[in-house]
Amino acid sequence: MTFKSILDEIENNLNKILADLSISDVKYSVEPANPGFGDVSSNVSFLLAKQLKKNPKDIAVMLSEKYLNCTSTLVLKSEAHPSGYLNFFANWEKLSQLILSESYLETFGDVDIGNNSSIVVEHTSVNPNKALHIGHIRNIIIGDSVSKILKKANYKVNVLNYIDDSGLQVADIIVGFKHFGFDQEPPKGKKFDHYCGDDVYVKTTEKYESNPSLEDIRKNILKELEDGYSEIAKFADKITRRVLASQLETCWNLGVFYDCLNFESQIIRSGLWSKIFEKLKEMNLIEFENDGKNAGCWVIRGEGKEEDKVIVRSNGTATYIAKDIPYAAWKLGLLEDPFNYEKYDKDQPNSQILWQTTLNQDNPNPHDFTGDKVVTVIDSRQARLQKIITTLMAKFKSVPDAYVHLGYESVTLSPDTAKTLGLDTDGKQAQMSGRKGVYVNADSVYDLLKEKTSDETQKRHPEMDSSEIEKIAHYVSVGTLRYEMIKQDLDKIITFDFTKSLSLEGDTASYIQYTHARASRILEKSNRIPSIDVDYSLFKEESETDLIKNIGLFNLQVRDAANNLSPKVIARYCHDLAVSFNSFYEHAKVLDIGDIPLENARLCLVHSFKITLEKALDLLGIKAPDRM
RNA sequence: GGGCCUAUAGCUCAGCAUGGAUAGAGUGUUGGACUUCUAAUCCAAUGGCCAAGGGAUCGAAGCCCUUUGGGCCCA
Repeated sequence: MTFKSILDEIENNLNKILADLSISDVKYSVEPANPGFGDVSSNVSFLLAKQLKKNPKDIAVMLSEKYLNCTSTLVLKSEAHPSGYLNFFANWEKLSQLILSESYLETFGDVDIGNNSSIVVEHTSVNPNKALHIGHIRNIIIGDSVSKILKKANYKVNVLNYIDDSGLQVADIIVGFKHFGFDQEPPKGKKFDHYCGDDVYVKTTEKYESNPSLEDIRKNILKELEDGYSEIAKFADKITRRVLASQLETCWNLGVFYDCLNFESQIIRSGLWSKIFEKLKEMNLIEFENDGKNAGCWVIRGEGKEEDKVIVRSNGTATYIAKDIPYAAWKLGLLEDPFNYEKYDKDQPNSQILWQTTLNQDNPNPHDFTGDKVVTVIDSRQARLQKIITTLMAKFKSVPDAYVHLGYESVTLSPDTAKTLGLDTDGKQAQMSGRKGVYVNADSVYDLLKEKTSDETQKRHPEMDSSEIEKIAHYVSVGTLRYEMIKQDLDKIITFDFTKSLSLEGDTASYIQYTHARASRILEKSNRIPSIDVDYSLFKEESETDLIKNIGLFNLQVRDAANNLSPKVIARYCHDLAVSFNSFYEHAKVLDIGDIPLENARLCLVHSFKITLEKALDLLGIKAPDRM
């Protein structure tokens, strides 16, 4: 039981009071109060004002009087505020006990929204022709955090990474290797994905610009790639898998893991498209155009003023959306699974098994990586295409909102950072471009952060051995990168700036992690394991009850985050929790206060805070060190 | 030309889904707190006609309409 207990108690009582007044169907709120207005507030009087033809204040007074007759275990008193709000004050002795004892459970913060149903979260999905840049990281961290939150909300989550290994971008590096003489081995010390992205891809596309006749080579390569069984396709498979392996190193380093890798080339060869094409025709979701500019094409009719979308060209070839439709349907489990599954060549560092699709049926190894619902994390530039797919899927699957496109705005570069990459933007922010070589590699940001956090840690702990410093610096660097990617809303552009991203003060992961380290040190120095069997009436400081209240809000925040697929909610919660602990830390001493019962009670609170923060941070994939 | 997103403190952002009390953080600037459980911290001051205009409402930063600036997508 958590803070929700008192909300439920109040709501039940108010419902009874309303029932006595023969009022029903009022959707009032019962929420944690703003500071200075007690512990819980309800807007019920505002909503009754019209019906009862009284002003909200009088109604609040009346309700408050009636509330005196209700059975209260967690509410000390109710109070009608002159504004019309009905405020409640908690019995903190009882509520503290409920919250703190619950917080010790492994399941603390769990909510049941998913009812153990399956859900697919697909994220990352970067072309395997380059290294991950800071924009991809936003996608990855959003997807990873959402999948963790959904697990906490009782969904069975399948995390997928779609490998687009047969598009133009892959064709470009193959052209580079096959026609422009790029060595297959990167220069010493350079990761293969960096080499392909920074050198092969950028320089190959430069050549197209200076010599447009090379486009023919590119087209031929692309055709051979899609054919799937050509020598070129086999070569490309070797190259893209090597890039993928390098990319996965970056992901794993950030604590991001997957259940299955799905290869686009196999989806194309699986024959899923022809099945879905027939189904689309049967269900009249696509139409054959007899005249007009799309004569001879199969199209999806645009809604309203939207343009029709061509699915199959008049020459019989499918457009790129034709790869996405069968894949989306597959993810929702709407098609017979054409894939077999095998283990990926390397083990993930967290020892979670990573599977990959294969069309080879020799050793049948069936798995179900589909979901009743699907969340696809793709940046909002693809909103139009995703909307078509969402609409189509809604017609295929009866579950409402079965297919969700979780869009987010892109990451751009600040003018200063763009300048360091040799781009003068005239004071404006710049879009990243893999093609033009204007991007910031994720690995290099991590390295810079690590260098700085190592220095900072060493400064504070000159005696610490280097492996421990390295571990702390890793946690803080990963935490910082992840937190910066998630703390703001999905529809806000992140302007990346090298200097600002290195900040470790204020609303940052290191602030939160530092708070955790402070709590850990108190517990360590106390030399005992805190008991939960303490005197809860000893919490008299405001900073204590504030902290307890925040701890008790954990499950409500998880619910909010899961319902709205909004990891930012958890990021803010972690920050709030840290702020309230720091306030407690300033105002209430724990150790050596010469009052053993109070010391015990506060130790219990510190411990509760520590494990709750750990659980909350875990939803963001952020680890908290015991010292830093 | 059509579509999507966005505008809140000098700067970066919460709050908007579900309208109600005093619009909050961080950062910046200024001042203060380390013989103390770690100052990657805390406290205080400073700073806002919530882009503009209209509408519905007893009540709008939030809802509806229009306009403008910024970003993206499509043609």
